[in-house]
Order: sequence, then structure tokens, then C-alpha cells
Amino acid sequence: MIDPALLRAEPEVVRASLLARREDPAVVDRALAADQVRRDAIVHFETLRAEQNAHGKIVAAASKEDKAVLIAAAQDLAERVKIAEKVATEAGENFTRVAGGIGNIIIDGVPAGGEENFVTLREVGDVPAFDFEPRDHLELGEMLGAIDMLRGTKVSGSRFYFLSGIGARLEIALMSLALDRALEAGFTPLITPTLVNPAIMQGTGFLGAHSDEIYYLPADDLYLTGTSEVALAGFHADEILDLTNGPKRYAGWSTCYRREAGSYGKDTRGILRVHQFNKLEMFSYCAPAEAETEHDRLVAWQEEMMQLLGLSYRVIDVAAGDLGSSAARKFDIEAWIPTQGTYRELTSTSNCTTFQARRLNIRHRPDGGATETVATLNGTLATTRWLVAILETHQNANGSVAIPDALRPYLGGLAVAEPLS
RNA sequence: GGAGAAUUCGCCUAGUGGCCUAUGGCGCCAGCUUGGAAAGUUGGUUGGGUGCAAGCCCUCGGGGGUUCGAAUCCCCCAUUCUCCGCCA
Repeated sequence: MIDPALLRAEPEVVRASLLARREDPAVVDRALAADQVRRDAIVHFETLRAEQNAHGKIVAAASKEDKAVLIAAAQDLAERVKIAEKVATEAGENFTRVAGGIGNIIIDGVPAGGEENFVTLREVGDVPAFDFEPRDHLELGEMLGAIDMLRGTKVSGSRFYFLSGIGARLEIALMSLALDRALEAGFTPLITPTLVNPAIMQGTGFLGAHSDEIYYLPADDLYLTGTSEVALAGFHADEILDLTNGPKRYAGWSTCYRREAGSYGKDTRGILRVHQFNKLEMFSYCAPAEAETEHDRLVAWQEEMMQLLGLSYRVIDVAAGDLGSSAARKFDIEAWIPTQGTYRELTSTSNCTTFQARRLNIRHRPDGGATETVATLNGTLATTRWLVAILETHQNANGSVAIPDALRPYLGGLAVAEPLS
């Protein structure tokens, strides 16, 4: 939800943001009109209600014989109050619906346009070169006994898999490394619920245009989360936070579930795009003024992970039209995938400014004064997909894979994963 | 799954239709007192909406209802606790 005060004071800013997203700015005028209707309705209702309250005091103080007459007069008033209240409530709901359709205000500097209009901020690390024909992650995974797709599909269907042996150990090692880095940076670890109620799903903005991406359990009216961001954002819903000691940062570990409804036939080989995976997610609540600085910090922690794992990557500034409705800016880190000859997304970090927190009613009290809606940010610190880049980047001619130094302590010092004989 | 009880301001708590504009305590903040503190004492201390403003409106777990008027009466829902059942 955008800030209604901004909508009223600077509608041109909202229009410019919509244009950058390649969306229709006409919604601004509809929202302004709905806001005016809503406020008029509130004033009308509250005037009548004040009248009713005043009358109620007279009734209470009146003598027995006067009461009957006064009550008769109040009945008509009560009826009008009831109608006015209904009108005001509906006008409020209508405004929320119209204004709720407006995406977050794009931050200055975000490239305008669609998916292809991203800007590369930097490329880091040498693209790996091989003096042999590199194998893709699934072939390597099968040689190492790390990935078992056939049995995954037997048990659960397409896009399901087993991680086995060194594959399972690598994933746990990766998550452990990420968690230790997060602890070092002052994050509070959380293992989050992966089933959430509709209010939280709605509040975090995942029930919008892409709701067919989400698993839903009708018998219990619960959603399976596609990222722990949902639970992490809901964690402090309806709270007033103390941010005097800086941002509150959480590292949420969870299994993530995605239907991948819109991607039939895309990335069907291996574990690049699957229905279920694990992720360690960073989530930060901070003062709005600090959000952009915090965003840079999240990216820096992600880049540290990339470098610890010896991956070649680039950081991109995602274009406005490719942002989710909650994000004001998004940086993706994409790692080089040798057998695809291209960069693929390994992390995503969004600055949602106050958009998400306004809907979830999360505030803080700067300088002990009036409350202010906080900013929320989120970003990936490790996921199952990273195994794809790790396996392919560090492979040898015989199908063995060198373990990055940073992961070895989590694997009993193992330096090389050898193919099964 | 069944039965009972509960949910009031950061915490505890009073409150069985109008004098609730919600009591009292703890904690917290400020003043007085003090060399400084403690103690004492006085005051303040939920959040939101709307209005140029004065102000007004809402907020007693959530939603609906009864009533001129609801923290209070009725219905539905959520959560917590106790007991029983079932399962591990």
C-alpha cells in the first residue's frame, strides 16, 4: 500500500512511478476520487455520530417522563447514523481496493522498462574456463550420487528431486555457512512456519497478480509459503518496534514451495527450477531514511557469500517493470553457469520501503515522538539453486568437484567430492 | 474431537446497560525534594482516523446483532489455559 498522504500531496510522483513500471497512470485519478469520497463520507458519519452521542447524554440525564419523548426522537437519528456508517465503511474499502492496486513508488535511478531493461552494476570474478567439455549440474550430480531426479518424480512428480549423499551434505553445509555469516553480521536466526493464514499472505503482497504460483490448502485455509519472507514480514505485524539501536535483522531458514504454474517447459532439467527447495533469507526492518543504505548492506553480504564460494557473478539493477508490486528497487545477483553460457539468478534483494509494512501495520517511534511506518527489506543468503553454480564452476575433467574452502569446515574438511565408482 | 474457563492501556487488575470521557497498582517519563541518589510527592503515560483549526470520531481479542445508548446482553470466529478422548 502506498502512502495515501503522498498520493494526495504529490500525485505526479505516483504517476511517474507507474509509467516507469509501464502501467496505466490513470489509476491515480481513480484513487484520488475514491479518497475524496471516502473522506466526505467519514466527515458526514462522524458529524452524525457526535450528534447522537450528545443526544445520548441528554437522554441519560432526563427525568422519567421526558425520556419517552427523547428516545422517540433518537430512533430516527440512530437509523441515519447506521446508514452513514455503512457508507463510510464501504467508501474506505473502495479506496483501499483502488489504491491497493498501485505498486510501490520506484526509487530514483531504477531503470525504466521491462525485464530486458536491467542495468548491470558490476561483474565480479573470472568466468571459469575449462580445457575439457564441462558437464552440467545434473550429470555431475548423478555421477557424485548427489541428485536423484528419477526417484523424486516417482515419489512426488515433475520438478521434485532427492538430494542424496554429498548433495544433501553440501546443501546443509551451504546453509550452515550462510547462517554463520548472518550471525557474524548480527542477524537473529529464525526457523519459520511455512504454512500461513490468508491475512499474512495478503499483507505481504503475495496474493496479487501471481497468486497462482502459490500452493493452497483449502481444508485448512492455509497457504504454503514460497519464501520465508512471508513469515518474516508477518513476524512483527501490528507491532511498534524499537529501532533506536539500528535495524532489526532476521535470518529465516525455511523450505519454500512454488507451483511454477507459468513456467511449463522452462528449466525442466535438474534442480534449477523446482517446486520445493531450501532457503536462508535475510530480512531487515529499518527506519525509512536508512532503507537504501541497508539495501546496499544486504547486497554486500550476498556478494561476500558469492566470493567465499568462488563463483563468478554479476549484480544487476532490475528494471521497474520487472519489480514485484511491493518492491521500490531490486538487485539480483546472477552467477555464471558454464554449461548455459550465461548468468542465472542466485539471489534477489528487494527494498520494499514502507509499502509492505504499511499493510502489515509495523511502525517505530523515531526520537520518542510520533510513530512512523518502518521500511522492510529482504534478500537471499543461500538456496538450493546455488548447488547448480557450485557444482558446475568447480568441476574437474573426471567429474569430481572441488569443495570451496569456506564449505570444507562444514564437510569434515572434505576438499574434493569424488564420483561414485 | 468433547466439556469448562478466560482475553480490558508495556505488565497485573477493577468494572453485570447511561455517573466508563475505563479503576487501581507496577513499570516508564517529567517536575518538586536532594550535594547527588533512594524514599516521598505531583503530574503524565494505548493506538488510529478526520478536520485549516478548535475540536470531533473510533479503539476493552476479531466480526456481526439487540438497544435511543454496549467493556457490560446475544450470535459467530480466533487465541490461551484446565480436564477428557485420540495419536505419536
